[in-house]
Formats: sequence, C-alpha cells, structure tokens
Amino acid sequence: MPALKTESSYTIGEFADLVDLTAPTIRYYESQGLLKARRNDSGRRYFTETDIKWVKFLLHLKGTGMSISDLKQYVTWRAMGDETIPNRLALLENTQADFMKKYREVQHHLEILNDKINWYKQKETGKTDGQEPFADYLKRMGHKE
Amino acid sequence: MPALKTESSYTIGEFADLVDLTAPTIRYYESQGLLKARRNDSGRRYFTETDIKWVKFLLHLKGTGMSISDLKQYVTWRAMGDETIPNRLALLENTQADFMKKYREVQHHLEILNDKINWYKQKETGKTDGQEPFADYLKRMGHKE
DNA sequence: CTACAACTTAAAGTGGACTTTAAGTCAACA
DNA sequence: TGTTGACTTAAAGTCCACTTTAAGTTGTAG
Repeated sequence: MPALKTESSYTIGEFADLVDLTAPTIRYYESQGLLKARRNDSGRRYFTETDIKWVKFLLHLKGTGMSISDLKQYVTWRAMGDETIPNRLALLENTQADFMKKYREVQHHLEILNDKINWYKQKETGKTDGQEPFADYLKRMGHKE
Repeated sequence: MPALKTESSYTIGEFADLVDLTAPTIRYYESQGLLKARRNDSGRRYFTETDIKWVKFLLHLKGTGMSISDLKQYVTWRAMGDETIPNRLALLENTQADFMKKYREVQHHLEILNDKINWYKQKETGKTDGQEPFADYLKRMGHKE
C-alpha cells in the first residue's frame, strides 16, 4: 500500500511549471536562501502547495521592485520570528515608497508616449498641417517637457 | 567682439548635467547612434537646446520600456523620412501595449504588497488574533492569490 | 606659464539575475 | 532491462546598459 499522501508533492520540474519559473531558477532561489526544498530518499527535491504559495508571494514582492538581496533580508528576518516584524514592515514600506515614485515617473513617460502616438496618427490622417514640431504639439497638449 | 550666439551651446559635461546623465553615458548613446554631437575646432563635442529636447524625449521612450536597440530602430526609421511613419507608429504602439501589460501586472503586485503591509500593521496593533495566516487574510480581502 | 579640470579614444570591467554547460545519477516506461 | 528524460552539483557564461580605466590632449584660472 502507498504511503498516505496528505498533500500533493511536486518534482522541481513540475513545481517550476506551476510557478512559471525554470528548474535552474528554483535552484538559484534556493541557493540564495529564498526557499528551502525537502528531499526524498535519493536526494531529489520535492515541493508542496505551501511552497507554491510562498514562491508566488515572493514573486509578488519581487514584482514591486524588491531585489534578490531585499528578499533575502526579508526571509532572514522572517526566520527570526515576530520581533523582526517592525524591520519587515519598514522594508515593505520602503519598497512601497520606491514603487510609488517609479510608478508616477512611468505614468509621465506613458503620457509622452501616448501623445507621440496621437501626434503620428494625426500626421498620418492629415489633421495637422504636417509641419508642427512635436515640442509645439506637446505644449499644445499641456505638457511641460 | 564675440561671435553671435543664436543658441546657447553646452560641453558634454554641462549637457550631461542638464539631462541627468553622465558624460560617458552621452558618449555611449552617441556611439549607439541615438544622438549626434557637433564638434568644435579642436574636436570637442558641443550640444544645443535641441539636443536637450531630443534626449529628454528619448528618455521618456526609454522610460516606457524601450531598449537601446528599440530606440536605435526608431532613430534609424526617423532618419529615413516620413515613409517610415507607419513603422515608427507600430513600434510605439507595441511599446504601449507591452507597457500596459506590465502596468497591470505591477498593479496586482502592488495590491499584494499593500495587503501584506496592512496585515503586518494589524498584527502589530493586535487587531487580528495574531494567528491568521496571510493566505487566509488575502482570501478575506478578496484576492485569488 | 603652470596647474589642473575637463575633454578625447578604445577597450575592459561591472552588477543583477539568471542561464548554460559538463559530468554524472536516478526513475519510469516499453 | 535498456534507454530516455529528469534529476544532481559546481562553475562558467550571458545579457543589458552602462561604468571605469588608461593614456593622452586641451581650455582656463591664477
């Protein structure tokens, strides 16, 4: 009879597919201490649903701009217990602040891109005289630069 | 009497400061064909207001996710004249589409970050029982993952 | 006139986050 | 039972966008 399986387990390849990474990337993350894999009798890694949730959470943090070394710090503090919650909170709030700064910057970049696209479209459809410089067009649209 | 200066001109160092880059970066951009500098009698570069506007525009495009090689393509098409406007427009629209995709992704990452920050804050101020797992908290907040 | 800062070039180096390679072990299927 | 695909490790390689170095020339302040 097979051992009772209370939770499904995955090889590194299955796991990588589930979290949309590659097996080498998983090994790399493990080498950086961002996750720890269990091993079976022959030394092969296996992963569980809990690992999936954890990696997905890490990828969300990473997606907000945290570097591997930021994540390392976060994980280290996490392993130290509840007395490091203020540290973790501060790290996440700094991440949030940095994120919002960049977010506002790229919004401005996007506005310029959109304006340029519209400028080309108007040029194509002949709605301007075809001679107006882009800088003038931007000024007309209410941008400073 | 000094030569009539119809437009102010800048050394590479002044120019770099004005556009918030370094002189080596300006030279690098020039080497990539993203801009062309004029030279004085002794071979030194100088730049004008027009160059400032151009580089700032390039940096806006770059800020929306265009790579140096995308910018190179854009500049090449630009130099070829109006018959490449459809190419440029398509490039910018692809950039825009890629941008919006990433934009929506990072918005989701930010939501998770914000939720985690609030979760820590509630944990700190004792507003939950201090035992609720984050996954449950997320579910309660209406997130899928 | 002398320093010294700023410029010039070509080429090599850097950082972050993986990715690829090499050499070998293990497992599942026909 | 054999072969093929997935796993193991350590180390080297890749990509992008600069950045730094080295060796030399030029402009300007005192």
